[in-house]
Amino acid sequence: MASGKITISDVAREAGVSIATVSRVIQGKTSVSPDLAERVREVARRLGYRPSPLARGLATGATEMVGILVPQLSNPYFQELIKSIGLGAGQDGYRTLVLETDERVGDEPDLAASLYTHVDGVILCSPRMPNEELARFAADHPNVVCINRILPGEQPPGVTCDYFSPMFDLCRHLADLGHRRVVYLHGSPHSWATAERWRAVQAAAALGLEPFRVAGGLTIEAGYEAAAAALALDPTALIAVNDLCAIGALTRLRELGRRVPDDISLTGFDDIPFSAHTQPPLTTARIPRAAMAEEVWAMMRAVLAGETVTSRVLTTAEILIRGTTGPAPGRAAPVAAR
Amino acid sequence: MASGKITISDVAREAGVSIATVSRVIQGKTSVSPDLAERVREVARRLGYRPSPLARGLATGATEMVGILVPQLSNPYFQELIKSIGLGAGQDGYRTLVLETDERVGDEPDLAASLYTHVDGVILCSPRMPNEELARFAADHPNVVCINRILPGEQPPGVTCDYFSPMFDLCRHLADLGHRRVVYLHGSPHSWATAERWRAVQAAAALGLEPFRVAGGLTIEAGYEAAAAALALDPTALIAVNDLCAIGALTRLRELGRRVPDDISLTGFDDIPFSAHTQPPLTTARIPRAAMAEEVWAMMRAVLAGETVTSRVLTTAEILIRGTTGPAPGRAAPVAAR
DNA sequence: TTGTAGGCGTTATCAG
DNA sequence: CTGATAACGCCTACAA
Repeated sequence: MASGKITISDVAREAGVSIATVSRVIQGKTSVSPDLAERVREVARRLGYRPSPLARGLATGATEMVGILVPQLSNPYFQELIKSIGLGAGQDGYRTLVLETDERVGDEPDLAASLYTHVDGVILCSPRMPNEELARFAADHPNVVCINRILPGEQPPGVTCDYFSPMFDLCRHLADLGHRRVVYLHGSPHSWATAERWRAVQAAAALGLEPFRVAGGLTIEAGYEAAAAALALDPTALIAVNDLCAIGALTRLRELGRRVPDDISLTGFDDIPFSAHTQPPLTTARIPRAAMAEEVWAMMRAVLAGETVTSRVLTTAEILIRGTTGPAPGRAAPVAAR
Repeated sequence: MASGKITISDVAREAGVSIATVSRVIQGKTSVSPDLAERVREVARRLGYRPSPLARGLATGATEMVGILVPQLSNPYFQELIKSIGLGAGQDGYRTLVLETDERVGDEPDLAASLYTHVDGVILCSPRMPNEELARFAADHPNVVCINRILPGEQPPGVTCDYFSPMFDLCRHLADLGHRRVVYLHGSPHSWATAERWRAVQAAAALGLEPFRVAGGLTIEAGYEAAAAALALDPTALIAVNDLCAIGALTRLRELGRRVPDDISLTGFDDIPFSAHTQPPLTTARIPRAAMAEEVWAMMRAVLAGETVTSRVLTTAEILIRGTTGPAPGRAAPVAAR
């Protein structure tokens, strides 16, 4: 209970100056005579003075906290995002308040809004709400930035990643291996990033693929369920919306007696840490999570500073060919790399 | 920008009452005439009034936020803990502020202390600091509760789980399978929960086991590294400190050409979601995370209410025998269950 | 039951 | 460069 209690006036009294002066030296913005400043600093240190963020917030109108809203805390993808954003924010003296919607799309606006009682701005990670709603939210609330979502109007600025290309590359990889009939295990119907991937799979028809789609989800359980449904379509390869989904599918395939990749190939997306440890290791796409986190924080900082920013799309995702993809059954090993 | 800006006085003016009255109906503690209360509520709703937690905090001295400090955000074990605690806290109108030490034991006290500028209390998850330091911290700061750590003095109260029994059970399972020479892949040298597990492994000597120990860690990478070192001891089974470590070890064993469980058995601890999806699925121990989270929150709530609480130890962990454990090489399948 | 007014810890605006 | 002093939004005796 020691610290905490001492206030700016304690320091002022002890140092024999006014609280205004103490405030000035603490903030270091305006100038104070060197000797006085040093004396104040010494006293503050000795007393263990800690400015109250509450009082400061009340006075300045800023809390030095930003909120982060994610769909699923259990997804390693978001965990790393959160961690990296928190790192950047921390260096600027900001704290992050994390909330998850648990994929309850309807609650998203309310949860995000509720954050504003505590924070100066919020980072919406892969928001699921419809475009108009998102735009309206951004119009009604200050300092909104999002990740994995770009709107036509650029209204809430954000950083995202080119998901189309890596997914298309994954498809090309499968096509090269002789696959034709593939089924995509879809993610959330409200996710932009998920839709992008499906768009890429469809476009891969140009590569000779015959893409089908079944309802999936972004979790292990969803992948486990979807795999059986996908098999009914008699594909030679499964393209999962993300690694979690692929992991679930992998287990189901094994249970159903299908050997991966001999009988059927499988791809994931995200490259979460666990993906390198499945058996066989998962072929997937690596998303520049840390870079994206850095970008959003830089963006949020700019927004908080009142600057106008424009969205950014990273293009450094790359595919990782590991063990779950192989020649389509009936095809020999690929004769030559293209 | 709409909401946020309206204050209690806006509501008061609009409703034609004093701010004191508004404050009263908002809090619902003291009595206000029904009709007036209803009118105020209506106006507040219409205006979209949200009390400022900052102002409220300044006035009352409470922030309605609690901090949670964890060693590693990337460990699914802590993620679920955080999620569950947040759920309970949310129901009581509290928000949680999460910080991780990233296993930097030395930073722990400072990070925990820094939380106090924002929160009313702190939940220390598996704190690594020495006993005396922990006790001192609890003495110097209000409302400290911890999880996975019990002190002789019961100073900071906390909830933990009996880790000894399930680990001992795991050892018995191995002994029954004919294993004798086993090596324990150790976790953090500063973790109480980790030490408990090693204590159980040692005690299993009474079962005929010959336990060795190598330095490990609580991550996939650590397990990957430790596996090779453990093999030098020529064991027939590896006992990993947790699932993450086991997963890394499993990969390494495979790379080194050891078949699990035919050539060597392996056990984990925690039962994180991925563990059911390794190949073979991991034999491990299920820890009642959700129950522990509920308990700590109940405890924190009590502490915040000024009540005195006593630590609690849950005993509902149970072992999950899956595919990574089998008869010791050279032994036939177990003749009969004991 | 309701209103008045002082205070919570800081920042920021004005005078000196 | 420094010191009063009014906000900031809300809570809470104390009065009425």
